[in-house]
Formats: sequence, structure tokens, C-alpha cells
Amino acid sequence: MSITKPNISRGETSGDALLFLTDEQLRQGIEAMFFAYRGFTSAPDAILEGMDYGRAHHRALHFIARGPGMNVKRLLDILGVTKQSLNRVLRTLIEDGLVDSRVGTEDKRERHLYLTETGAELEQRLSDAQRRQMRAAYRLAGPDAVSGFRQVLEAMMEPGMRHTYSSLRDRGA
Amino acid sequence: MSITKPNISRGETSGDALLFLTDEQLRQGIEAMFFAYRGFTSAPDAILEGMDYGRAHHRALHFIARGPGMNVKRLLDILGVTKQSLNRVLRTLIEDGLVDSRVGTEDKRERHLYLTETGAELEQRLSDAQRRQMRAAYRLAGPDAVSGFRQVLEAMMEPGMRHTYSSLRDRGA
DNA sequence: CTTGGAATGTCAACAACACTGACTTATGCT
DNA sequence: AGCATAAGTCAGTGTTGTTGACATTCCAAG
Repeated sequence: MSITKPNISRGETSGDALLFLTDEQLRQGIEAMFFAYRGFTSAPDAILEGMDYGRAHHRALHFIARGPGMNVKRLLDILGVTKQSLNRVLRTLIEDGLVDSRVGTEDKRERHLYLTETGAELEQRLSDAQRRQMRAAYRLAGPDAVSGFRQVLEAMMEPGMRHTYSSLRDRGA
Repeated sequence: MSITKPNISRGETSGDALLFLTDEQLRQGIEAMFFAYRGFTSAPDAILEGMDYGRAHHRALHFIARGPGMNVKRLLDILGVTKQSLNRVLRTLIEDGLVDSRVGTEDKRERHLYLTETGAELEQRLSDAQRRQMRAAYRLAGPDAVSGFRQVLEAMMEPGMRHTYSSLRDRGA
């Protein structure tokens, strides 16, 4: 009841601009998301292969680089995992000297996270690889496509995460 | 050297169409992809929670529904996992009567996969939930954004997967 | 008709990454 | 003093992925 009907694809229906939302179109979007996410992670994954680190370490490094001095709670909220899960990752990064954990100045219960020089170096390598891939995709698709891409992704986030995402964006630029 | 400065190759490559590819812009795209993927999987994940199935089962059901009669090799290529990993998932689905595995008619080594009625039912539930979410995102972003979204995702896939993706698309519509 | 290789399936071991639950330590706030 | 918050830890478990080794079945080429 969903796959076999091509229905409308681009019929100029300025009145109802949502006519293109057939099950088939949506399904293609879903599959595109699935395949694209694999391409998205492949470059950093390849770098991490052989090291003792995985995707979780990459994510931690990324967001610590993004918000230096961020405390653990904040990182937990961003990553959306349990503290036990994050702690395993964070501990190895700290032990290996990639991340520095400093006691908070105002609130001493907090630990503030920073990349060490070595940590920043690895993060840079991973980031470069992933950006290279993203850049290639952007170039292929063109500038107009990119803005649409970003809009849909943002709409796809869970509401809470949308705020988190924006807060990172505002700080970074 | 990377994050803070908009150090873009400005002017060299094809005109000024690429002016937006700053490290910061790329980084935002990366983060958007990360947060959006979580939203993307949340609806089906919620349904599967409590059942004995996970995301891997969902993916298998999805692509079997997409190409009924598909053999195991084809499904392996699509999913990009090892046969051992897929087999564990597939076995439980077959044992539980969600998937039917029939010996090939032409090549009897092959197994052709079909959803049973029960399997189709669960797949439908998962699909509906995910499509609902996709539809909501599409609506929020608008039709123009959607086409860009799809273009970038396609450009982001690894070349081999791009073909796989297209072949599914051609068959489905 | 034998044999090589492809497709499939299975067993075992292991690793990454997530989860829950229970608990401790230190600190902050009222 | 008492409760809440931030962080860390220990133990157990589940899902999903990986290798490696091996058996079976069957097509196709010599």
C-alpha cells in the first residue's frame, strides 16, 4: 500500500506544496539518510582503525574541541549517553593524555575538559578527514542544495537537541 | 589554524560558488548530521524498545520489504555488515516467523527472503513511525529544502553505495 | 565426472558501545 | 544539618559489529 504507487513527483501544485510527500519519496529519504551516514563516518573511522579508540572517542574529542572548558554534564547532554558510558571513553582519553580534566573554579564539583596538545592534534586529523568528505559532498551538490540540507537536518532533530545544536553554533562562529 | 579562521580557498576553484565552505560551516554540517541522525532513528527505536529486536532487525526488515525475494548476498551488500552479523539477526527473524527464507528456484544455493504477514506488520509499524517523522521534517523545511537535502546525502554516500541506493530507487518507483 | 569456487550457514571468541542499578565522594545550597 | 548536584566507580547485561575456522550445497569449467 505504499511502495508501488509513483503518484505525483513534481506536479506544479503551488497551492498544496506538500504533494510530493508520497510514501515512496519519504522512503527514499530514509534510505538516503542511512547510506549517507555510513559515508559520513567512514573517513574518521578509517583513521581510528588500529588505534585503541572508536567513534565514541571521536565524538568526545570533537565536542571538547568545540567547547573548551565544557564540564562533564554538558558533554553528557550533548552526546546523549549515560555517564557510565561516557566515563569509560573519557577515562582512557585522560589517561592517554589527550584530554585534560580540571576542577572547576567557581563550582569545585565540576570538571572542565580541555584538549591537550596531543589531543588537539588527533582531533585535528579526524576533523580534517571528515571536513574533507563533507566539503566534497557540498561541492558536488552545490550551494543551494547545502542550505536545504541543513534545513531538513535541523528539522529532523529532536527539539531538545535543536537547542543544543544552536548553542554550539552560536558559540563557534 | 582551522576552527576560528574562515580560511577558505576563496576564488581559486570554480568562481565564488564555494564561498560558504568555511571550516566552521563544514563543522556545523557535521554536527547537524550527528544530531539529526539521532532524531532520525528515535521513532523506530522507541517501538523496538522492549521487544527482543534492535536497529539491525529494523534495517533487515526494511530492505526485505523493499525488495521481496532478495537473496542474502544482496542484503549483505546493502547493509554492509558481515554475514555472521547479519545471520544472527536473520535467524531470529526467521525463527520468530517474521521472515521467510526460501531456497532459490534457479540457483538453489541462494536463499530468497520474504516478509511473512507478521513480519510485514511490524515493518509497517516501524516504517510508518519513521515516515511520520521524516514527513514532519520535510514539512518544516519545505519542498525546496528537501531536494537539496537529497542531493547532499547522495553526494555523501560512498560511490558503491550510491549505486545500491539508485538501484533500490529504480525498483521501488 | 571430477573439482574448484561461490553462496550460505554455523560455531566460537572477542571488542566497542550502549544500558541499568547501586554506591561513594565531594561540594554547593538552603 | 540535610538534601541536591556533579562526578566517578563497580558490576552486570544486551546489541551489534568484527575475525577465523569450517561444513554444506551446488553451479560451472575443465
